[in-house]
Amino acid sequence: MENYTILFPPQASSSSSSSSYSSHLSHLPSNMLSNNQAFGSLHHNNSRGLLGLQEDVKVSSFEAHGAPQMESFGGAENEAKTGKKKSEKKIRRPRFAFQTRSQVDILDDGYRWRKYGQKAVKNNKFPRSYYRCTHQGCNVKKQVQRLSKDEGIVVTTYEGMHTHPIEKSNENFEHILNQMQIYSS
DNA sequence: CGGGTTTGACCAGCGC
DNA sequence: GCGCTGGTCAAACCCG
Repeated sequence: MENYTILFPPQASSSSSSSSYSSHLSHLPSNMLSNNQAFGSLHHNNSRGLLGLQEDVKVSSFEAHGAPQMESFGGAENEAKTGKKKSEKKIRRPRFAFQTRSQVDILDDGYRWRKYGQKAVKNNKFPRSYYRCTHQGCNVKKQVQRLSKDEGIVVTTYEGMHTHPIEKSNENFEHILNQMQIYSS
């Protein structure tokens, strides 16, 4: 089911083609920041670098527009209910997956999340945690999973788009962005 | 007491 | 159809 397209391979810093990635990294997050309600997946204390970004659809929107316009992803979001679909077709919501190198799983992205589930996943000794945004009417979900092959890497998958402003200062976010650029260059 | 977490049960989709 | 797997629910529990 996990059919993400990797935009930023984890080995960007060691890759010979890292410069091509850094250009993406430099424009992508700033747009996310300026949107302010796009989404985030970064935390403040222990992150040492953002390793990758994955997405299962609409990869070209990043490449072509630079600014990830969330509207282009949000079309089907609020219709896919909480998993219980009655007669609806399977509406696959676009999702983004970040890879971050982190000691902790919980990334402080400025939004408030409530954990609603945890599952053991195949081929991974670490469980996957499921979170939902606690803001009323906001249906954004995220999954947090640590890689078993490299337990220093945490994959955070976002699903949906926040319908409200960020609830906390995003200065942490900026910290991470700086780290990202350092990491990628 | 209110809000968040834990955890087993349940359900749906998919491959065989 | 059956079993596996991912995703969600919800009751119990925890904590400030």
